[in-house]
Amino acid sequence: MADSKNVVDFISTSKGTGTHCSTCSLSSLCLPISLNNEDMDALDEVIKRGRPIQKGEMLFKQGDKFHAVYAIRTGAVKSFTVAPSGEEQITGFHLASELVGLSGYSEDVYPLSAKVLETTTVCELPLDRLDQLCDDLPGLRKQIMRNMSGEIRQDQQMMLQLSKRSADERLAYFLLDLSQRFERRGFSAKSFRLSMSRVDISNYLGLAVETVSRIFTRFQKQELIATEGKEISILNMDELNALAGNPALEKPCETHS
Amino acid sequence: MADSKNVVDFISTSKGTGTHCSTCSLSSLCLPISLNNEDMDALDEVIKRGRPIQKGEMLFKQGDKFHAVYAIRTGAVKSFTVAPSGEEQITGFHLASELVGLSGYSEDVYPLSAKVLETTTVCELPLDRLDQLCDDLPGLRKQIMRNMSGEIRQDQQMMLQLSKRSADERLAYFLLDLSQRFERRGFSAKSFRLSMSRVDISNYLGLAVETVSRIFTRFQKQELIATEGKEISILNMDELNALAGNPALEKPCETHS
DNA sequence: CTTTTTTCTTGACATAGATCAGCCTTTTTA
DNA sequence: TAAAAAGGCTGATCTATGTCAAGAAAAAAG
Repeated sequence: MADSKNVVDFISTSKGTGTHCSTCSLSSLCLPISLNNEDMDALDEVIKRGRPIQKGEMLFKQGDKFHAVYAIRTGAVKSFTVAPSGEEQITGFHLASELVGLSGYSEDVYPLSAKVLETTTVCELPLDRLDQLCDDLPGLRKQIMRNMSGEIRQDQQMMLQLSKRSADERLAYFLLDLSQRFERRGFSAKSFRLSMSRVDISNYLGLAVETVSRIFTRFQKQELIATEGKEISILNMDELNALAGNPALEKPCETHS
Repeated sequence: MADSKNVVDFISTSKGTGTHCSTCSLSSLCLPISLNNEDMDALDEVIKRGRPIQKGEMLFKQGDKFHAVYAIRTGAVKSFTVAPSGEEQITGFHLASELVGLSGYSEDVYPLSAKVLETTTVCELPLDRLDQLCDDLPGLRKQIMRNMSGEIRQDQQMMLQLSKRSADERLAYFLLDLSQRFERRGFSAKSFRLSMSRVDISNYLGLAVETVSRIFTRFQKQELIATEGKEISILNMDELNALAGNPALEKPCETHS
């Protein structure tokens, strides 16, 4: 039964919250993408929606029985693995519309924990029903496979960051990645709030907090970014991109010499 | 059309090689696990088997159209991503019975390249037929999802290695991981051949070649391992495990104090 | 509001591992 | 089977980033 902090406790109403996939503003980013109305309704049937989860609470813990996948409706979540030796490694930060927990599929327990970074609401997709639905709806099955495959790609990208990039490059990459993800969700790409602590950032990027802190300061001196606590503004997107080692997306119209 | 080095060229006979999943010695590790005979035959129908691929040839290249997944029958393969800046990051080494290419699923191109480390034979699973089969055979679908989920778990494990472990720990981990994988395939856990070069190992582990070379030498002085070229023997599995930060799997019978 | 606790920043210093350079050994090629 | 190329090993040195220490700022508690 683990201790009583699991989200299961927060999700009581399996329906009746008045929210549905068909009316959800995230449906174009979340699983329902590319499902027809009928299929979306079937998925909708299966989803449990619950009251908000408070900052610091766990969606699930490493070793818990794998019973559900979570789609984030609002808020942010970090997922992390704990080594036998006790060290933690944050493996990802997840924003609205993203799925958390799919890596539990290969065994019957979650291989990582998921903790909420700010007040968050989620859609819970109970495994057995979801699995059933995968058999019935090819569209959903593909969508979930694409999702898993995308996570593999992302994690491998991160391996490259961790093993080949300097501290500066990693932080630039991190900020730009968040920026793009916010943008796809309709928020500003240039100005957003970092819901995770500097410690979390440094852990994720494989650096010491002090290093991250120093780079934040330096990036400000170089007028690449501006910060005010957890609020951050990107002042020079191009420079930052160059720093992150991204293909200098020079504006094509400016390229004629 | 890319250049003519792709494996497609090597796979002509879609049947008639006399090999089948039902008679394959890997069937208990590979996809057919947990498929009934009928389903296995259906999968068998779809698989293309080809002549051996020589060391150094590519199974597919980053950016190629995603058209198939490969199961390794014999040999070894490395997969790696190339950053825009040209740096390569090896994301995995794959042995017999393992699947390569699943991360292509989320887009329509492979996000990484796969190169053969020694003469290798593979089973090619053309995407369209496999996808079809996933809809028809829930067992196969689950097997593939488990596979993907397992890869996510593995990659996240690697993130921890790359960001939190010392060079010694990483190499110990690497050797033990290979050891276990060979053992599961019925080979010796204590004595095997490293089909990849030191450069590949160092790249994978996020270290300089020189560092890897030095640690190999030191591990030998400490009598943890013995090497002769690419042949390696593990002399002190327990020590090595301790070094890798693995839960000291003390023999339970010895534990009574 | 005030106090306490946590998170963040900055500086001084230490070090694991990178880089550079040279040589040896094995594999490939001719 | 000789020559060339690739892969591997070792030593000397350099450096990016970690560690330690301490204060400032922000958040939480009371």
